[in-house]
Amino acid sequence: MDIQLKRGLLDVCVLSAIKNEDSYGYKIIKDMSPYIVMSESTLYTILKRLELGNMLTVRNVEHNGRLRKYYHITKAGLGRIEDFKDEWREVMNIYQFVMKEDKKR
Amino acid sequence: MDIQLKRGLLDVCVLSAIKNEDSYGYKIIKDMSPYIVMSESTLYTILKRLELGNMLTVRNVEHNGRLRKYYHITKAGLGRIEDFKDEWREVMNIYQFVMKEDKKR
DNA sequence: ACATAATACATCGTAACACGAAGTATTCGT
DNA sequence: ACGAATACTTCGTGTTACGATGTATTATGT
Repeated sequence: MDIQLKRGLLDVCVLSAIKNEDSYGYKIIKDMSPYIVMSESTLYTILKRLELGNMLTVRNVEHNGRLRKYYHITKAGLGRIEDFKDEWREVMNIYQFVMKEDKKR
Repeated sequence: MDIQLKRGLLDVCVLSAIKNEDSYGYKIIKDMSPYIVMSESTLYTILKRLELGNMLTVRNVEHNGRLRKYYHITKAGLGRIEDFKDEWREVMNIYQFVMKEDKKR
């Protein structure tokens, strides 16, 4: 799938993936994989970006002697998802334009 | 509107704008403006990219002593729009994931 | 027993890309 | 006469997704 088309969906996807329960990198990738494929380097970049934007908080947990970073969504993160829904209407508007021009002939 | 969300739509929008009849930069921006706002620098960058990708051809026309570049869509350009429709299904799939996680509680 | 896959996170460099800013030049409205 | 509208161009910049590569442990298969 075209990279450009994914952009803008990625951040919100990750936030949605941790919305209902805290999760960690590896699991997030697995959970999203049926819907959207994301490389590890991409995910961790996104998680760092979201953390810097205060969209989520991080908590280190030791699991089988191995490190696990659990991500928890913040209020701002939830707000971001809500904003996305509004923006989606604009996206559909643009999509309508493409389809409208397509039907014209 | 978030820039990232627009990406991936832009190229196809421009192709759609010239699909039914040849058009030129300034007109394309006006035609699209109710649906998607695009700065001139963005449009001309896109037009150049699409030309390089053989998605359209360019023709210079003198109009009132002023230069006008008319853009004409190619077969490859039409194919690009068709491909977009397939990719859109994947986009909607991703959107479903976001909404699904949202409904869960 | 040994190899390979799976789990789990991190970093670096790169190329694509949208946009603001600034510029050039003509014509139209008032 | 002067500003807005028409029309295209170029430059620099910041954001970003990803491949490549690395580290380290545990589980699985043969």
